[in-house]
Amino acid sequence: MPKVNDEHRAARRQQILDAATACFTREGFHRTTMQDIVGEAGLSAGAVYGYFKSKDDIIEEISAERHARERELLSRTGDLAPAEILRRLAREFLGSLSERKEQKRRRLGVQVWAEALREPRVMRLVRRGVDEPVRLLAGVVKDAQKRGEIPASLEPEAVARAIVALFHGFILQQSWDPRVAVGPYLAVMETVVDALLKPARAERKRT
Amino acid sequence: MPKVNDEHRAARRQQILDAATACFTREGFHRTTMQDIVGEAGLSAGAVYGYFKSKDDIIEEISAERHARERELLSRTGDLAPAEILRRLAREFLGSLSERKEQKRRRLGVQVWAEALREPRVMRLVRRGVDEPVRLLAGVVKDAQKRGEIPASLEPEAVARAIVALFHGFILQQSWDPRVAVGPYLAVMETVVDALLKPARAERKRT
Amino acid sequence: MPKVNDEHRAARRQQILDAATACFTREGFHRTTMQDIVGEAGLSAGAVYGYFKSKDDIIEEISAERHARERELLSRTGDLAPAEILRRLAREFLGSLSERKEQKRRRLGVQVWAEALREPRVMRLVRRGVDEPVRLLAGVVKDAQKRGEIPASLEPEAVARAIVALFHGFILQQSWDPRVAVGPYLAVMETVVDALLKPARAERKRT
Amino acid sequence: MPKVNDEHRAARRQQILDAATACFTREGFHRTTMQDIVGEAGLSAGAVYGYFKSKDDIIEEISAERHARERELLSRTGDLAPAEILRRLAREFLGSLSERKEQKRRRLGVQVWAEALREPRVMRLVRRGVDEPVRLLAGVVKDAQKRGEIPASLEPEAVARAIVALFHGFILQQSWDPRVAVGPYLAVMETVVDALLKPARAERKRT
DNA sequence: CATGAATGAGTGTTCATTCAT
DNA sequence: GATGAATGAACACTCATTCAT
Repeated sequence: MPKVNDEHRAARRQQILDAATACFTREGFHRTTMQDIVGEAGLSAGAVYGYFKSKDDIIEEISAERHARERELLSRTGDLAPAEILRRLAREFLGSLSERKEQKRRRLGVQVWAEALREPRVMRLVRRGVDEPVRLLAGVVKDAQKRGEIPASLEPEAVARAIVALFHGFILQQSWDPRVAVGPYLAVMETVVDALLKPARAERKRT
Repeated sequence: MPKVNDEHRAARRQQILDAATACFTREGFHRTTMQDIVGEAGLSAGAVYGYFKSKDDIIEEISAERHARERELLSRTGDLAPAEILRRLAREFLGSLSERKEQKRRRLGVQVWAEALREPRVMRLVRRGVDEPVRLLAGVVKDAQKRGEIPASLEPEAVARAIVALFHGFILQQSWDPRVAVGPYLAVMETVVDALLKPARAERKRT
Repeated sequence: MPKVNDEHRAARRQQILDAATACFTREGFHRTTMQDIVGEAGLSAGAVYGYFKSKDDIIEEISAERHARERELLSRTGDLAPAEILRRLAREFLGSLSERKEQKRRRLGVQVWAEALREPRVMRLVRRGVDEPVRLLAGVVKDAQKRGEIPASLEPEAVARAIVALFHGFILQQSWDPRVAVGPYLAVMETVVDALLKPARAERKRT
Repeated sequence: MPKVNDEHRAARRQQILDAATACFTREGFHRTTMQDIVGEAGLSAGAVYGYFKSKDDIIEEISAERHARERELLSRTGDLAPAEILRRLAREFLGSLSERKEQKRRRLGVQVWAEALREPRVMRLVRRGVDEPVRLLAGVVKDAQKRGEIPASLEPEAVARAIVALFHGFILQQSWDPRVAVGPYLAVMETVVDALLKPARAERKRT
């Protein structure tokens, strides 16, 4: 069945990626064999290799997929107030975690985090996925410091990393136990953010 | 009446675990072969199998070792003031991260986190390693709430999870880029903890 | 009534054979894939299979091509004097070996020689390519013997085989090291041929 | 069955090489699978890889074995008279060709000749196997020229290559048709060598 | 007729594990 | 107990060939 248009090619690609995602979620990257993916996709081994040149290639692509979505979320923050930005990110990133499907996706994400430690190409993706939010948030913090809303003594980047850590750390805990509730955690995050702002205000008043 | 006493057995066991740790740190669980471990330990394949019945067994044991140390740190918090407990934990857990050797250990820890998702026995260990600190910290938070130092509206467990997330999240970031500085991050953590306490105090004063 | 006439078919066939020759010369029969040939020819896989029913078929055809040219050279020897025939063959067969392109062709020929050992159809071709010259040369030798130019004690076929060996052997050496000079070797061949004749003459004189 | 001495290791190695030789002789290098060799040797796949690190490694080893024997023959020529050296080489190299076993060996040799064109490590072996005899024979020729036994106009190396070609060329023909008789060919070779010497003598006489 | 995506048996190789010595 | 050679089921990947379009 030759002479296939780009649409069809893209659909097949996605079909393979979906199959791989299902397998990887179920068994992990290294316990999943190409035959598993081939079977799950309902294709032949050769067909899969027509679209991806190796298993690592598929892992990389899926890692990239994972991070593409996150970067897209970040780009939508525009120039909102700091507190608003964080609240929004929290809701976007963690809100969906009550859904079963998103939970599975996140478990895959945790595997990507470990995979990064040994596959440089995945590492590059993960770093970009951390560095960009950190830079964005550090900018927000710097602005807030100028306006005296955050203690000037704190390094903006470190604050940004703490916020990212609150996200990643929760995703980890949720991957180990999906029953962990999202709502209360979101409330704590918002309080922390508010708290980070208020002490500065308090200091200002004293001065 | 075994020719080799228990002491000797324990030493051999540790020798194998150390070799495995070195290999896993260098190459990851799945890229490390039993031959690698056997070679690193300077033993024979048969000898290793005399102490561990499978590779997964070694992985499990190493995961357990990782968490044993953390649990031990926790047990030493006694009945210090909440802020003091956190400051202490932060220093213990993150302080050593500036050392190259501990950084390697932590990278191994990240792999354990991913491994937990597919090996139930590892999952059990990781969960215990999270649940115990969470319970401990939730207790601390509850006490602080009674004394009005933390807003009563927050769920103690969620606060505890946020604190644990700050630890885990930083370890992740450090594993992806060892240049990330520990000091400034510690400063932010302390401020966050203080901030979590102060607003409550502020609320109290207003009342 | 085929839309494409025989001329077109023949051209396509040759296009594929040329592409295959290029690939085989570069990579050898077994390292060359059908995709390589398909790509080199600028056609589709299906198209190639419209002209040849298998890869082995192409190999056979190319082997045949190789030998067809040699047989054609032989047929042009007419009824020249023995020494003249050999001088001519030597020049025709070896003269072109100083050209890069012919060197490549010969390397392919060496592969055909090995391929013959396992593919009966190729064997048949190679044998014909040897037997015909041997028969021709043996005839020449027999005539020379009748005229007393070559010792009657030698088997004509064996002499013919020695002459063919001088050709084949040089082609081998040249395929392993293209820097081996053709000129001096040709000189030796002519001397050998003359020498083969002279002793007989000498014997004759003595008689 | 561990703790095996070098003798046993060498025997196993040879067992594998013999099995491989049998397979390669029967089917050629590329049509022979590792499973074929494994089966023929009566071992497991893993065992074979304990002695050779790849199929190419086995091919190389066998090619080396082939040439080791030839070099050994050469080294035994001592300082005999030129004609005697050649007669001896001819008998050693071609004499055994009437035996079925040696014929098989030679067929394998022809495959090595083709393999050299694409495997540089095999090429190196084959070149050494040609260059050494050529150098040896060229020396013999040069000496003969000094004594006026061979025309000084001929390049010694080219004469040497012609003699080697007479060997190789016959081996080729014999590999394609084992019925080709060795005896008559040997007679021709000796005559050629004598003839190469006589004309010089004749020239000398004339002078 | 031509296309080229798809097939799937087969390839060389690895590696956790066993067990005769 | 310790050894390490041997096992053999798996593994990722290839490629000659087919056939729906």
